[in-house]
Amino acid sequence: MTKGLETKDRILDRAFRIAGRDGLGGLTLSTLATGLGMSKSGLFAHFRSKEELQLQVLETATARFQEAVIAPAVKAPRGLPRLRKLFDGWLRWMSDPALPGGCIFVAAAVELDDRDGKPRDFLVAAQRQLRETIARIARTAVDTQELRRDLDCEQLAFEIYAIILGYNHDKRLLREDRPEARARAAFARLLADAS
Amino acid sequence: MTKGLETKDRILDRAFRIAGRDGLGGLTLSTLATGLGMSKSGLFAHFRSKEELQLQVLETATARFQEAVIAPAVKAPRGLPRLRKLFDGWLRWMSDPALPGGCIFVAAAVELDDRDGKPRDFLVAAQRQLRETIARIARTAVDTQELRRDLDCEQLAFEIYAIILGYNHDKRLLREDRPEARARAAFARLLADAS
DNA sequence: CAAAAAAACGAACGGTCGTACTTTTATCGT
DNA sequence: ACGATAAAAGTACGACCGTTCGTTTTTTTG
Repeated sequence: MTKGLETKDRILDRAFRIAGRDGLGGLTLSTLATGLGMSKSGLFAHFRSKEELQLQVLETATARFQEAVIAPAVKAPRGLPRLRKLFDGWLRWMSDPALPGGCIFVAAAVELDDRDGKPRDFLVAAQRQLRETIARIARTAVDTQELRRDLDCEQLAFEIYAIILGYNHDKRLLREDRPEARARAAFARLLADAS
Repeated sequence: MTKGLETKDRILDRAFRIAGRDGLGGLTLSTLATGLGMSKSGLFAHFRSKEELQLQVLETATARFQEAVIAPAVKAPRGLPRLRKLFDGWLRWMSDPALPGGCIFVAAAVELDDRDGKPRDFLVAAQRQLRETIARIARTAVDTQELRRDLDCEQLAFEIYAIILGYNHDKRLLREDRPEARARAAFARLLADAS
């Protein structure tokens, strides 16, 4: 029982990486299996369909994001520091050298946006929750009076997300070195307007 | 000679639409051919490889964007009106009911961002040029003194692009109805800070 | 209107995909 | 240490992929 879960973790870890580069659809059982040095059928047995694999990959990714970005932010002092920490961690996540394929959520969002099924449902739920987490953190900064009392926190969350997407685009497609500075400048302007 | 180009246009028109939904990789010769009521081999003969088809699809898309978004903007009075017109047209482009599959550039950007080849090269060049067009239009608004003299127009272009990406994400994945209002609010704030 | 050229077709190819079976190998409780 | 059970491998399948090639149909041209 314990061996099975162990290899399943190995599979999901690798799949999670590949999916960032090739998408959930481009993730194939063959490449995944041979890359892990095991047989396609042996791998397949851990999931009962490809859709189930895709779903579990998204679940894995969400857990990783939680521990790599959300958790450190929540550990920071509530209010503005927490919001800054979130943005910092998120930027780092988007171009993590350990994940040279890019952010799986961006890839999955584009791929699943008009295809229904369990993977899409999960992704949408996770993204909604993330958005609300951002807004909630922003609200703590309103509580500490670091941000305007009448601030629209959902709007702020939207704009933060937009900056992250813009950063990803410039970094990954255009391969510029500026986008981090651009993203930080945009974030600073966002906070200035929210103060 | 004229008949061939005519059907080629029909092919590219349909391919351009499909690629927005399924991506350039998900665009398949079979579905494209049967959807057009012609044979796979007959279609294939117009391009000599799938990569060539993908490239020409991107070229078609760029021309469409040019006439649907850029041209109307350039026709508007220079300065702020032109910049607003660009943003308006772009928002409309991103959720054009005639293109229910979503923006092909967003799909292609994610798909090609770490795969090289002619399609990627073309896309990158087109995106760079688009970015510069935005910055140039912003510069006209600086010239008319509608925007700050010390404005960083490339930064402005980056942030406009980010807003568009955020709009696309919320509209297509989350399927919210608010994102247009959110995008416009973000754009208004952007202009306010640039004035 | 016939000859030449272009366009479309149909069938087949090697390859890869996800999935279903059966068989072999490894792990684990007793 | 052995029998039960879980994990992995092996094989095969039908479907679809991009591509090739020879043939047929359509269009253009002299």
